[in-house]
Amino acid sequence: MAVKKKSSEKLKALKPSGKRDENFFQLVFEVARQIPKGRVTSYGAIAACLGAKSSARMVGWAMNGCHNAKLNVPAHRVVNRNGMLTGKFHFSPPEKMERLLKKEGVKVKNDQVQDFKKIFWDPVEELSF
DNA sequence: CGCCTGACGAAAC
DNA sequence: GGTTTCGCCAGGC
Repeated sequence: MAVKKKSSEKLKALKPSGKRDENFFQLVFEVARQIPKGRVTSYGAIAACLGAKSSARMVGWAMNGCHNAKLNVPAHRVVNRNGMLTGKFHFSPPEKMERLLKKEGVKVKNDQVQDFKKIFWDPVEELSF
């Protein structure tokens, strides 16, 4: 913490607002909110969108604060590269995640998104970052 | 101040 | 092709 990371440069390039750190969480939430209904994306895709593709973990970490976010964050639309609902256990009721996905037209089988590649929503392309 | 953990990903075996 | 390990970066203790 004593020393700022180079990552700040990447984020700064994307969001020259002069802010970072906590803003990283905000960015993740922002992208997550833009996920169309009935579509899903991966942590890595969001990370790549933010310029931290190597740090897909950070995206998941940011989601850790999704409950802390004021606005509703459709974290249920975010799954891992495998299309598996890895974070379903982090929801209030774990079943709520796949339930929401099914409700939106996303087929979920055994904690795994069916036709994941088909309904995959890439923020990098859609948002053209 | 240092070590461990973590909702991932890609490479290695 | 499935399973296991390492790597990334940041936050919590």
